[in-house]
Amino acid sequence: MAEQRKRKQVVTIDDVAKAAGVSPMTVSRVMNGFSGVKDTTREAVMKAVEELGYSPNIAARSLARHGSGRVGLLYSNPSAGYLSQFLVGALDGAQAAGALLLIEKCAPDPESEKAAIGKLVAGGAGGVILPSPHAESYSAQSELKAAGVAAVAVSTGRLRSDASAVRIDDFAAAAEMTRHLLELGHRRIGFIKGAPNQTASAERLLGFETEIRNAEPVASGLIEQGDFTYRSGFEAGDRLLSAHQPPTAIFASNDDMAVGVLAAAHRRGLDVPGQLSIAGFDDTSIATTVWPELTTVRQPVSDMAETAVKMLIEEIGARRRKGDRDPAERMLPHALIVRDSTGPAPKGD
Amino acid sequence: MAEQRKRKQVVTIDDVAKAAGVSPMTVSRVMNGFSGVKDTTREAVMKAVEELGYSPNIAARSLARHGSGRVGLLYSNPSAGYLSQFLVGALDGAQAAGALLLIEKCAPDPESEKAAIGKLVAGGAGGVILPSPHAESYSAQSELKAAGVAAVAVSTGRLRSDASAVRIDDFAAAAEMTRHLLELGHRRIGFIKGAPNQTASAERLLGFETEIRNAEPVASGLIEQGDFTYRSGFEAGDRLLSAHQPPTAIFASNDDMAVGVLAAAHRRGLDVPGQLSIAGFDDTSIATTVWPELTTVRQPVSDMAETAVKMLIEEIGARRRKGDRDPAERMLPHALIVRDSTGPAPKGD
DNA sequence: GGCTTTGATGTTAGCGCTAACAAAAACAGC
DNA sequence: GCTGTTTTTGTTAGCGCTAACATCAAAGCC
Repeated sequence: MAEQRKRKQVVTIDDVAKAAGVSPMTVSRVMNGFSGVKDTTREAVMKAVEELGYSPNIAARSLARHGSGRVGLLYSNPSAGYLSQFLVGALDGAQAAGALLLIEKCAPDPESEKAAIGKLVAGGAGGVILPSPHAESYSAQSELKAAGVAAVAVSTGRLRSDASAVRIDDFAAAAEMTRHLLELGHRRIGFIKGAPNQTASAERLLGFETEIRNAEPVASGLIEQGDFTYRSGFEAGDRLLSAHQPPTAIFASNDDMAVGVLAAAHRRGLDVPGQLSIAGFDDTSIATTVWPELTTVRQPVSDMAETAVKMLIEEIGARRRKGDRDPAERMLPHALIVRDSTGPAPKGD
Repeated sequence: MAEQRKRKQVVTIDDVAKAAGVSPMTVSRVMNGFSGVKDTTREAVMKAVEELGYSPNIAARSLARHGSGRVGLLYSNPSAGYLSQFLVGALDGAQAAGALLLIEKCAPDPESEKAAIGKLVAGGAGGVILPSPHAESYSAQSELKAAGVAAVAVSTGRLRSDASAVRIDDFAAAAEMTRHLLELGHRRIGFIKGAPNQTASAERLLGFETEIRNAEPVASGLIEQGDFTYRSGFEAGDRLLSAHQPPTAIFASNDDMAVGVLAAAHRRGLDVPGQLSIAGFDDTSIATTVWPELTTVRQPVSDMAETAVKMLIEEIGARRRKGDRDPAERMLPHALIVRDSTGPAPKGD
């Protein structure tokens, strides 16, 4: 019933300019949130944009900006539950900023990282985003520095003082989860540590220990080493549960290990959460796959990726204007997700 | 020691043209595998490309191609293990074809699909890729047809005769897995069906049944309904295992359900694969997360996505040239991945 | 009032690539 | 040799957008 014909011809900046009675340049300025535009003009442009349903052509923008807004992303494990969320966020951020995302896979060893970074730089990336495992890699960061491109690490403490980072407050999150368990009445709480070489592991442990120490009559010494894998969680859980006085709750440093604990508990015929509460960390897809669904801490993975992209683009811009750079660290809010794997401590315990 | 200075200046098509002593257009033709180029010229260009490390600027290409190569992708669950592989493949395909990928999230209901498709079309997508859940959606396909954009469904049988599809041979894969179990000596094999409204479910069941019927003295009637969730697998597995003569192997239609079966088996204190073999389907990340790792069927998810992008771009091109279109169905090879959850049937059984 | 300073907008040119057409080279037939 | 065809290559123009500069108006100052 309406005008359907001009399907193919997408609205361009010139159409908007004409409709708003200004020059294309002014539209461009409005679209990019540039300051020097009068409010009345800005509104007129906005209105035209709305009416015509204009959205900038990102290819043209990237081209005109002369390769600024080309951001690299290194990833390693394409089947890790969290990569898709990460990619979605990064893509969103890139889209919003009008940048192009170059994506490169690599193994988690220095050689492979080096090669991948080389490709990214050759492809014109002005900066690179390093998600979790690579964020810990000193060699990757050095490599990037040598190539003269910016870097933003995600999900890790700052390794180097000259690189920016986006992360959550692992310490506070672990403390919150511990408090959640304490409030449910648990007094013997087991903890399974993550891989020793990752900063997040240490932070999470610290959060747990601090909270435990603040609580009063609480058993200690219920800490086992894990390495973020299901199997390590299974085994650590088994050790904890075969103690003379087994814990009534176990807090694992990530979801995979928590699911391992769940398996160990089921194997012993324990009811979860009736006899044992289990908590994880990360809220990856496995947390809602298993049954009962896992109480865990959610990282805003998409937001983190989006933020990382934006920071990177800003940094590239800043760097281009003047040799100066000002590494930032941004902390995003996490959330305690209470599902069915935690409940009140068993009676008479 | 070498020339390091011109970091920023990426090699352009003109540099290559100059180096090879031809015009930029010829280089473009070579890069795009165009036919009408003399072999000697092509080689010269190739050599220059190699030496200079040239790679085309995808933004410029997309711009010059006038928005052809703008491909939409609908996704629903960003934490589903397979989305990241899918995205990676799609991104690769888009990159290779010099296309831009527009990505839009939506819920699996018709309303939401409609809105997302609208956005994609408004964004200039000439075609849309429909991964698994949406591929089954008749309404989504109608919507796309109405908007006049091409569509490629992934991981499903062809719903409509006028849409292209990329998939694996679910029937053959299920048959292979069944044969694998039979060869291990199993004679009582349980099967857990997938959600009834998905074509893949039916195909997989058919593959299983066909192979079972071909084998000689084999128990039948060991089929339970599931819906692709962990919990449904857990419950179906429990039902199968509480039979008077429980199966010695269970083949679930996807990995999530297989992991559910694994939990049910562990709860009963059964050793896997000593007393019970378990097989899954899809090879998602959970298959290697659990222990023992799952024997399963791998779908080449990345390749499928990449293929889908390429098919779509071809179809868009074909459509633009002449109103004509020729929906294709491409079948990609799957692979039987034997891990630790399947083993020889228990003795004396 | 004539002057600079500031702010808001318009102009010009070009990012790197590829359609579409134009030209040149290679080949055929007589 | 010359025309008519078929390859192969080059030319022109422009995709949609934005730096960088140019312009014009309003404001501030002596």
